[in-house]
Amino acid sequence: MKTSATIRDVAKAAGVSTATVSRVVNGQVATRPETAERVNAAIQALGFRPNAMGRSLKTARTRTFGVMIPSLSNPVFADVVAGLQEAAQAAGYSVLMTSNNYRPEAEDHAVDTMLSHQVEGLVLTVADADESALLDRLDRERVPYVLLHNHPTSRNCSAITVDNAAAGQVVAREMIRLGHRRLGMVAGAFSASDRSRARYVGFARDIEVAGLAPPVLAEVDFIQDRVTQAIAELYGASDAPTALFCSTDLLAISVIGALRRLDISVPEEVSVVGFDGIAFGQLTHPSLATVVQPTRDMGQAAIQHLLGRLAGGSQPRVHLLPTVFRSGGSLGPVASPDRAARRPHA
Amino acid sequence: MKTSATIRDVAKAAGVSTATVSRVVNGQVATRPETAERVNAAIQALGFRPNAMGRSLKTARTRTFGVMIPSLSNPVFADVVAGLQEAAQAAGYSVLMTSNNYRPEAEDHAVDTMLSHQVEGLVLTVADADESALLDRLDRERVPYVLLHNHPTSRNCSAITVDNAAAGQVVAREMIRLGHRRLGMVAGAFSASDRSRARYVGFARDIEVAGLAPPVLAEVDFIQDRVTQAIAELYGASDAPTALFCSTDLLAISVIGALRRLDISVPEEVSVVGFDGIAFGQLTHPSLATVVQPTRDMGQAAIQHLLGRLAGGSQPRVHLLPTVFRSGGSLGPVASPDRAARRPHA
DNA sequence: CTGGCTCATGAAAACGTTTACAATTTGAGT
DNA sequence: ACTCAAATTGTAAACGTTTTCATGAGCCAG
Repeated sequence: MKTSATIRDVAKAAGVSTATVSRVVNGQVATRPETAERVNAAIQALGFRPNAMGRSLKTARTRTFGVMIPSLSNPVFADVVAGLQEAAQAAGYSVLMTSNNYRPEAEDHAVDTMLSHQVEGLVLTVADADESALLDRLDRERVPYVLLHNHPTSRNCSAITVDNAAAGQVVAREMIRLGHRRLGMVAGAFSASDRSRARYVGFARDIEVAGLAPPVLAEVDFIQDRVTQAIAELYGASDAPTALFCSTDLLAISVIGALRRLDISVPEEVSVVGFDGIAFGQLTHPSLATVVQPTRDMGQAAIQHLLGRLAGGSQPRVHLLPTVFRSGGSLGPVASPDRAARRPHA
Repeated sequence: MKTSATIRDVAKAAGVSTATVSRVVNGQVATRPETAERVNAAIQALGFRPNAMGRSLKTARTRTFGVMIPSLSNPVFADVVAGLQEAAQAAGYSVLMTSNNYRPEAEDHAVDTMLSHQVEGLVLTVADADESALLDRLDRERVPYVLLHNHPTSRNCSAITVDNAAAGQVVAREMIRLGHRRLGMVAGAFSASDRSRARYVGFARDIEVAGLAPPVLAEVDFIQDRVTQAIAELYGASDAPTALFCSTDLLAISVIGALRRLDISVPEEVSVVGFDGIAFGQLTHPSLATVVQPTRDMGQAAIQHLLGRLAGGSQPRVHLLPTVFRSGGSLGPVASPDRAARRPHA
């Protein structure tokens, strides 16, 4: 990349000072129309494009946000980033992106990199919002950030998320309403997600309220083999659940696959409900019953809130966006009381 | 964000010059262990983090790549970005992300923004690689860039893609092998994608070679209603195709939905084949026959190639990565010769 | 001792902007 | 023509780094 024209080159070409060029470029201070025209001509001729580094150094503004999410391969994050990205762009901001493949230990480095790039704010989805040393540090350094999908309880910070526990309750109620009595939850490693925990808590609460046995909890590594293995174990035992709540849609789809492989039919023998509301859930067969999050809106809301914080107006705040339970073919009425448990070992 | 410690603060605290701090931080030039220790202590104490703006301004290196894709909501792009992102991070680079929702007219602005941020290279998926004034400009300015998913013919630049035309031929052959004689292609607006065109060309070529009637081409706006409408029109006519090649998996899934809505069964009456190999294609019912691209690898390859270019070693080059045809439930043998065309209007 | 090394450090000049301040021009009012 | 304010422009100092060059200290061979 041959070194490009600087403001000085433009100034020389237009026969003015760099200050004047700057004023024309930024259009804040009045310049004589005639001068402006000369300057603009020079800019065109030289293909001048202001160097954001020089500018940022002086103004201490980069018009850049940093975004960190666990993974782009999960549509729920891809969509939220699409929303973020769009809102940021509309506000004249660029987006510096990182994902960490669900490795909490990679969070620090990624954030530090973005901070050294002087992002004006961060949008983060972290493993555990309450226990995060990273967030402690950001609080201490007064870095403006908004959590996305996390729901901090012990920390006074901004977050855009949904009421995971309430949604978990809704799922429990739907299952119970359909006659299920033995419920279970399948979740990715709890250590890697406070969201999963919240969903479990709500789910378990309503099950308890209904006077049923507490839900079986299967914690799985999210790799297809492991999922199949975990499900096989679960359904090797008697009294296996007739309805499974999965902590994400991706996991739910994977669980349905595992059940099919074990020759357990969904929803006749076992019902499955997911969480997220990814578009593909409606395209599978059976279609996936799930809790729909307003994903794209959440991304936009995060940026809006961050902009508000930067402008100095708004205070840290947790925004809970509404979820909708979407029924689907994967959730049906319970069959005979012990149908699913009857199979010896699959 | 309270203004953070600068190299000068560290220098003062450690009782050395800024030059020494810089040397300790960058570790290129030797410093006395004792001094280094003092400096590091000061860095710790002050929480000093080098300002990338200042650094970039001096070194003319930002260790940042710009990435522009049409949309993150399509898993094929989300995955390719995940690959990019990972490779970039591994090489110590950050990623500035933009998507343009398939609006070619937004390409220029997005790229200009990234360039003003002094990205060291670009990874781009553009609407039309051959006719792009944007790319002409980048060539003129000698900006290092790599195209992704595009296959330039008239331009000597780097690209990571697959042989779209060859893959189109394979699809045609598979369909013909299964007895299909009337083939059709459904594509997103050709004007927005040279990839679709290449796929069509290969598809049509092998159909011609086989002595069959050239494929019907349905160009659709990718909105579910429009797709349904287009498919309805197509199958309103007699002699409608018994097999449809869709330019992307997302479109294929949408087409299958439309066919179902029109009460045309897949694959009994009409077969459908997609392109991309997104993971969800295997989870739908019927599963989607498709051409699988090595998406993640393509992202990594793009970064590797860019790094090679920057290091000065490699020349512009088009890398064609291999595709694999994946059969699936959506593609079956043709039924009776005129079964699909028989329906009056659905 | 002296000369000539190497090694560690410091001083200061960049990099490309913006902006406070000063200087100049302009034009209106007398 | 003269004054004065307003409008426009220029000068130069920052912003936080890296890096060239110079300096000085220590060391070894002669």
